[in-house]
Amino acid sequence: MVRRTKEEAQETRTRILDAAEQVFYDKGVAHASLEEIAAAADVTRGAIYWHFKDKAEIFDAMMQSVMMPAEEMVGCRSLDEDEPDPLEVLRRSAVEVLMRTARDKRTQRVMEIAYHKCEYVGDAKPVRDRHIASQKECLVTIEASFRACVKAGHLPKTLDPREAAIGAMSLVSGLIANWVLDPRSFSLEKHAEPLVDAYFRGLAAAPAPRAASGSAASSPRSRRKAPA
Amino acid sequence: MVRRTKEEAQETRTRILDAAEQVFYDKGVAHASLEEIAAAADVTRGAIYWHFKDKAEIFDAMMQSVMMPAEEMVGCRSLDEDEPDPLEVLRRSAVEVLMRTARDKRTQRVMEIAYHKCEYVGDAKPVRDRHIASQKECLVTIEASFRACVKAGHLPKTLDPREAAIGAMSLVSGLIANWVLDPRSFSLEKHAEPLVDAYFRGLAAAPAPRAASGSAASSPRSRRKAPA
DNA sequence: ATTTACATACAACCGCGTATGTATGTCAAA
DNA sequence: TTTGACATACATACGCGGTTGTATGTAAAT
Repeated sequence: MVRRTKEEAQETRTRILDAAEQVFYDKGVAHASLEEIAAAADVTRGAIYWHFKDKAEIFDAMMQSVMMPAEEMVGCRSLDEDEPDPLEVLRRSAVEVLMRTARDKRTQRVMEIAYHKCEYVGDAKPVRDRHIASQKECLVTIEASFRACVKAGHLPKTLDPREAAIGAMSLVSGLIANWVLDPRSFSLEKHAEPLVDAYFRGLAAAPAPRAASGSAASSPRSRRKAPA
Repeated sequence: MVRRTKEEAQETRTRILDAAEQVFYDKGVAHASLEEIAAAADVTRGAIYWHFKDKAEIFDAMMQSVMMPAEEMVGCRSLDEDEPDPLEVLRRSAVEVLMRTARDKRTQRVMEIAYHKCEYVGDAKPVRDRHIASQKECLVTIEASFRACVKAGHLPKTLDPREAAIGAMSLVSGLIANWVLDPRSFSLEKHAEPLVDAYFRGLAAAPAPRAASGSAASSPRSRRKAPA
C-alpha cells in the first residue's frame, strides 16, 4: 500500500465526504452503507474508519461543511450596530440564501439531504442539536435586526420583532424545503425575491387593532377583510 | 392462538399502525425494526406481515391515515364558486392547520415524523410521490382562491396568484417544520394567526413598481425601503 | 372443510465494528 | 546524510448481531 502524504490524506478525506454526499443523496443517509460510500470515493471502508468514527460522524462533518439557511441568513452579514438600513440587509440576506439554493447544485443536494433524506434521531442527534441551536441563534439575531428596524422607524412600533423573525425564517426554510422536494413545481429563482418582499410589506403594514389579547383563534369575529 | 373475528383483526391493524407511529417517532422510520413495532403493538411480526407487505407499506398507510398541511388547507373547506370572501376562508384554513398542530399531540408526532424522522427515498417513494402530488394540487387550489380574491377586488390586480399560493404554503409548512423540531423555541399557538395575517397583509399591499421583468436578483437597485 | 388471522420457526444476508497486516512518510539520533 | 524506529494512512480479513422474508403450524371463525 502506498502510504500517502498528509495533503493526500486530507484529499482522501474530502473525497470520502463528497462521495458520502452523493450516496446520501441517492439512497438517503440511513440506507447508505459505508461500503457504498467507500466505493464511490474509490477507497475501502478501512480508509473511512481511519478518518471517521462511524456514519453519523460523516454525516455530521458533511453538514458542518455547508451552511444551512438559518446560519447563512445571519452569518454572512455581520450586522453593524449603526447599519443605516438593517431591514434591507435582512431582506437581501434572505433573498441571497434562496438564490444560492436555486442556482448552486451542491447546495440543492445538501438541502434535499437535510430536509428530506435523513432522520434527525439517535446517532444524528448532534446534527439535530446544532440545527436547533443555530435556529435559536438565528432567531435572536433576526429579532435584533427587526428590533433595530422598529427603533429606526422603518417598521411600525406595534410589530413583534420575534414574531417577525419566526415568520421570516419559516418562510425561507419552507420555500427551500418545498422547492427541493420538487423543483419543477415552481421557479424558486423567479419567486424568491417577490415573496420575501411581500412578507416584509406585510410586516410594514400595521396590523389591525385587536380586542386586547383574548383567545385569538376562537374569537367570535366571524369574518374579517384583509386591510387595504 | 385465538383466531380473531374480522372486527378484531381490523383493530389489530390499527394497533399496529398506532404502534408504528410511536416507534417511528422514537427511532425514526429507517431505524425502526418490525420486531419493535410488533412488540409495541403486542403482537408478533407474523401479524404485521399478514396485514402489510413490508415496513414501507406500514409507513405509507400511516401517512395516508392523516392529513398533511397541504392537503388539509384545501381539503377541509370545499371552496364554493360563489364564496363571498375566499380570502377569509383561506386565511382561516391556514390558521386552523397551524392550530391543530399546536394543540393535537397526535398531529405533532406525525408532523415530526414526516418532516424530521423519515427519508423520502427508495421504498418511501410512493409516500414522496403522494406528497408531491398533494402539494401540486394544493398549489393550484390555493392559487384559484387567490385568483378569485383578485377578481373580487379583495386583492390588488398586480398580485400573482400562484406566487401568493407558493408563499402561503411555504410559510405554513415552514412554521410547522420549525416548530415541531423544537416546540420550546416559540409558541406556535400564539404566533400562528398574526403571522398568517401579516403575510396576507403583504399580499394586499400593492408591490412597488418594478422595471419590467428583467433579472430580478441582479437588478442594479442598491437599496430599497420597505413601503410605508 | 376451508379460510382467516395470526404465532412460531428457520434460513439467509447484510452491514457494522474491529482486529490485523503493510507499506510508506516522518523525524530524531548517530 | 543516512539510518532506524515509530507513526501514519490506509487495505484486508473476520466475526458478530440484527433484521428481513418466508415457510410452516394452528386454532378459531365462517
